[in-house]
Amino acid sequence: MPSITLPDGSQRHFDNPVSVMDVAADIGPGLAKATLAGRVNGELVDADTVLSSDAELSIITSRDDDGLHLLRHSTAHLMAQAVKQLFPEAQVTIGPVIEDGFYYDFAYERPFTPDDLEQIEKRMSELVKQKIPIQRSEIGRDKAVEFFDGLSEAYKAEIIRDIPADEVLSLYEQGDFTDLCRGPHVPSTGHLGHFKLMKLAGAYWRGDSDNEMLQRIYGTAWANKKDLKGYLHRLEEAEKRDHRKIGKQLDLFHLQEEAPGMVFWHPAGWTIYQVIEQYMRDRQREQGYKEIRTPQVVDMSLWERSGHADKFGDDMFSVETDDRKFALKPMNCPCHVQVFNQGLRSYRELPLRLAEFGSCHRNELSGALHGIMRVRGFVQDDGHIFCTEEQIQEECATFIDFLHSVYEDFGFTEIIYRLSTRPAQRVGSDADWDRSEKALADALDAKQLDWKELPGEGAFYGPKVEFSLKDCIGRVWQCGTVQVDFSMPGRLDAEYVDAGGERKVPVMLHRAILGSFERFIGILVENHEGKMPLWLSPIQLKILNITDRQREFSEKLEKSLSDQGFRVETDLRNEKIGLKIREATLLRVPYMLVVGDKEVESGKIPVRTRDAVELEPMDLETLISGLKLELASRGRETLEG
RNA sequence: GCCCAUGUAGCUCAGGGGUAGAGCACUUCCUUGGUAAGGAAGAGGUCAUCGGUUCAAUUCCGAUCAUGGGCUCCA
Repeated sequence: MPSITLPDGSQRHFDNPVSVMDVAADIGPGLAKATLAGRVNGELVDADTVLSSDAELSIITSRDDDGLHLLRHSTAHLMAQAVKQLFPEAQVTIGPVIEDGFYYDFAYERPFTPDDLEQIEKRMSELVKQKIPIQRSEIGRDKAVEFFDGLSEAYKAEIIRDIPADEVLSLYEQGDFTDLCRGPHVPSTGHLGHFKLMKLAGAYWRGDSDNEMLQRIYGTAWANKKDLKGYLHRLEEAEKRDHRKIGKQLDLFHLQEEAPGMVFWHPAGWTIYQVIEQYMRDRQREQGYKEIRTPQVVDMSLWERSGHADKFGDDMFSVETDDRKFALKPMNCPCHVQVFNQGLRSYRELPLRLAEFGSCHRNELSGALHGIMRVRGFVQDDGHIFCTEEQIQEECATFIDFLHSVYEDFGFTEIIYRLSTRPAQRVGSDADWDRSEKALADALDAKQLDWKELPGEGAFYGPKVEFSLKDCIGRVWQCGTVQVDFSMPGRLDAEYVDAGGERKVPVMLHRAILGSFERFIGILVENHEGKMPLWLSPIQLKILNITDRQREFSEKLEKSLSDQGFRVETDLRNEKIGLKIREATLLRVPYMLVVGDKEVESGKIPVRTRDAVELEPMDLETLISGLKLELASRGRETLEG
């Protein structure tokens, strides 16, 4: 008879087989009430699962991550049940758990409306009140197909048909609704309730744009009311950091209808851009890169040879003259190969690192555009390293270190690493792909980075490592990349002479750290909530006088600071100091220097930060040296100390 | 490109078949005030664009463009 071991090591003995729920009840009625499922010998099971032999058991409640996952999954089923009751003609498809919630895709004759959403949510709450038991049953594959065909659930039946015939499937039944599901689920709908339906969207069946579009409903679900409220509040706060909102507030840039997906940079935004560009230029020089500049408009034949016209022709902006067809360059690599190809290269020149702040244009699908994160005209901090096969590993390793030190200077610590491997449509031999994929994987492993593979997501000419950052609401954006390319140099006739006097084709590494200035600045703004570190702030200091009597002193102070290279402005308007401080604070100016009669007399300057911290008045030399330290350390040391 | 939503003053938004309204910003005047909004007056809009319905459209309908949320795509 079963002897159950709990996570704390204690054991309970039973004379007869017991369910997870029985054990929970044996421990205490409170726990039984909270029980959602169990983990038996490491495997997650329903609460009514019966244990007939000795086992290790942990009771799963909504406090566990597993419990929360279950809750979300069951809420997705609850939503499906509500949808089926309200719209019997709707067909169910899939409904997985995602970060913070779930979604479910339905096929229906018309799109759901926001009103429908409200109805569905209401019905869900009613079903929760009814505390409908959720029960598992098992069924053979063919029987399952028959069952769902019988319900006219064509999508479910299609999914099941793809499952091997000898597999036993599980069904979960809650009242009038039954769904195919691996489970486990919570014992009854009564355990659910802290959810909210978030948004409606279209989504292709099986993620394929050739298929019909389904109606997707996104929802969020939490263990209790407080967590749900907390989540909604966090979302609201995060939206305040949206780069489009801050871009407007701080007058950084704008976009307009006449140039969709192209950025108009304003003085403040362009200041940030230029500081970053100069920083990257300096860092790249240190790293042995040579900066170049290549044309914007290049004959289509080059893109045909490189393979881009074939794969991306539709997305290129073309320019036709009387008898020639050109394209706005969508990327820089083929142009960099042209630079490499001038003159006969020696192996002694390798690795040759060429860099360009390369302006590119791509006619992205209209629906893909997003603020300044995904645009049609952008500038890459592009670089190509021409090297021998033996040099790949070290170049990749050096590059990864370089990237890390740059990201650190900008204040990014959370980086997502992914390795994208060979896609179906590609150029180059499998042997080349084997070698280049391994080279990248080895480089990541050598740095002991936690990376994930994205099978089939590589570029058509080679595999790539992607370095991604998150925006304010957690969306992941690729910024940096390093890619190994055995194909393009050969296609574009790049050659060098090796030590033995023989002509060889070099390997090409494509790499970027920021990715594009546009996207990187967007992410940067969101991550800092617009409070850019001193070295990146468009206006670093603002001098605010109290009355006209300090006009001359203020102007002198401005000149002293500006002579030292600081970006400083003076607000001499006939306005009250409270207003001047308010406006400078809203512009996220790091330091405000308030000048009144007292300061003119003492020569000591009080500094107020954008976070309303007031520093001890200091003399000009102290201020300047403190600011310089903050700049040089890129904010690791601050004037505040 | 596909699905849904949105488009009204520089910005944030309200309104609604009879040619428009608030707050902030802007301009002028008063105020020289010590740490997040001093006061008053004024100016400002082909209600995204193009068509349709109507005696009448900014409002209803359709198309287009753009933006937002997803999907797909992302060299």
